Amino acid sequence: MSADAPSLSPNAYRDTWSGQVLGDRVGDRVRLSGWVHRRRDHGGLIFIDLRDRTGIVQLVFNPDESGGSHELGHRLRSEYVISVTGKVVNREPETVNPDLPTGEFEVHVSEAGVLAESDTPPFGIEDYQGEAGEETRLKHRYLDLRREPMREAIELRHRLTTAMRSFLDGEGFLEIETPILTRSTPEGARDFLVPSRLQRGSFYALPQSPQLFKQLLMVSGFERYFQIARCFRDEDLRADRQPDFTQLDIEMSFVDGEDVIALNERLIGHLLAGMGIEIDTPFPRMAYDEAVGRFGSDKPDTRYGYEITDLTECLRGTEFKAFGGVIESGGAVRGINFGQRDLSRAQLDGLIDDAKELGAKGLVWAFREGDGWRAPIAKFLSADELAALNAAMEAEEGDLMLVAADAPAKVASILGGLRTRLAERWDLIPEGVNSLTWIVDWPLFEWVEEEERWNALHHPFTAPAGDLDPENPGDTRAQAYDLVWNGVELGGGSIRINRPEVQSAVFQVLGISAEESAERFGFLLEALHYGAPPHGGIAYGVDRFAALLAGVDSIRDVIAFPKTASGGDPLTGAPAPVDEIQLREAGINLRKPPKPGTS
RNA sequence: GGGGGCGUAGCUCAGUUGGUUAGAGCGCUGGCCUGUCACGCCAGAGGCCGCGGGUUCGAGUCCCGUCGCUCCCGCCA
Repeated sequence: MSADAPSLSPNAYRDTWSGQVLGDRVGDRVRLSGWVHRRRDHGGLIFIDLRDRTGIVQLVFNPDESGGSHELGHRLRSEYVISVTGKVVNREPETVNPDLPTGEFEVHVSEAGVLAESDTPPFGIEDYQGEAGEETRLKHRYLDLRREPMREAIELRHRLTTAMRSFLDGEGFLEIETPILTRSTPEGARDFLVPSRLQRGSFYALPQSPQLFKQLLMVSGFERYFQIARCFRDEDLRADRQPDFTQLDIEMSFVDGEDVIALNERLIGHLLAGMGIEIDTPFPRMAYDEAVGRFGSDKPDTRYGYEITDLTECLRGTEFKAFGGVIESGGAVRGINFGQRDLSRAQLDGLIDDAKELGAKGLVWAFREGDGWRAPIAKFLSADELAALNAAMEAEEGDLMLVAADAPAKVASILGGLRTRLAERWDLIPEGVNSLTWIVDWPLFEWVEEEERWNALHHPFTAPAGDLDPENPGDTRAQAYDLVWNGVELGGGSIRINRPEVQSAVFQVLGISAEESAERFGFLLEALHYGAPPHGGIAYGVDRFAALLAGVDSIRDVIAFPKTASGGDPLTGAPAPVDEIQLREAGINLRKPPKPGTS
């Protein structure tokens, strides 16, 4: 059942919520309005389950006492909108429905009217019928949202954002809106573009985040800002990614990273407490390098073990070329001991396919057998090597080990991906455990091999920790922190650069020329020349947060009107072609005509 | 852009090695029913087997293409 019923001012439609037809109302004459959830028509007696936002109550149409209303009861169908007046009575003990909060009571109807009829819905609103296909649900989302699990998810999301607002308000943060129509600034993702009619040939971009605006607000002296902000990124979708999504965006002035982390631990503690989850503070912290090394991920799921072991030194100089060659060229060999696993040969070979999907060239599986291995490649390794491997991975008799070799970063991501995949498949994740971890000590830059240039790992406005060494950008750490909850990146932030000369130095490393940076975000650089306070903040993925709390796999289940994997909305038909007139006004010629007949 | 899964009645699904008239449950429509609550009983309607092409005497089933949904990789600072 949902949260407490909202307050109610009696009016012509209702003086009582369906879910509030309880003991204290017995004997009262009540007015109720809502939807026909279900009808049980006995010819004489007719039972109607009346549903509104607060719950369900049973209405009784009795020919002996309902008079003319009884005939109307016959005509009612699922999802008709009705308004009734009747008397609240206790049910006979043998007719109580223990599954319903209002199950000890019912309303004997004296007057009833249909406010709106309904076509037969394409799928059942009742839970027992199971879920319709997602496309059907989205096409009739307004009906899907009537279903209790959806209503609860949306209500949960509301409670979450309300708690965010009240906490931050209590901490002196101001909620400030920033533009949706803004300027394309090169952040990570592809921009959504909006043509300007008044300035033909120019485009707005939808914000990928309010990053630059919140920094400007710090320069403006607001000191503490937040926004539950819609963000837009034109990239492919996933279960946890929508092209428009919501961030809780926070920024504060005259703070260092510890201040931001402390505030956010209180925020998260407050939010989770409101959801009935107690969590210890401070949250543990893990360095980026450690996370990648032990878990193969910058968002490690620390609820379970099966950590990665580096085996490179065990195998240095090995005769086995698949490993030896990789090591000689600077690569790494690493493995995970998955313990006792009873798998068929086909299942073991299937693991190789998993690894290949994750980008591996191959995968070695092996079971410890005596001092050696039972494995297809066992014969290529010496007894000493096998013993060293068993020791390194602390393998016991019969343990399954999975080993991969590649460039260090690659092998980390392969094994990290395998670890999370298999944890789910083999049910290795403990129930009811919540693990919140700060990932800290991030590199400021990463080297992009294909493009032979440095890239900002977070974003180019992240402050370096200490001095920036332009000769060795890879050694510079960032004042950045990500919050990871059960292997999901819940949020991330940093202390920002507040001095223009530092910002220029970062741009230089990134290969952004003075002209280019002036052209693209000169407005920020200029603002930094007018006394920007030290500042930093964080942004959380509100959709992911709500999905985790609701216990659903897809953020679509906590978004009222989400989009499908191809970015469409089956309800509205968006995106859709537009009139030639609209295109002309926007000053746009399509390079190719739209595909005919889709939509 | 690439890989996997799915597409049959309004909904959820079954459909054998290619073989008569494509099934079930729920829902829907009509009838009966005064204590049901996933009401019950009786009767009935409802199908472009996603779409297009091919193979075949014959295709829901096999092949090719295509569209849609979904999961993943790439992408997402």
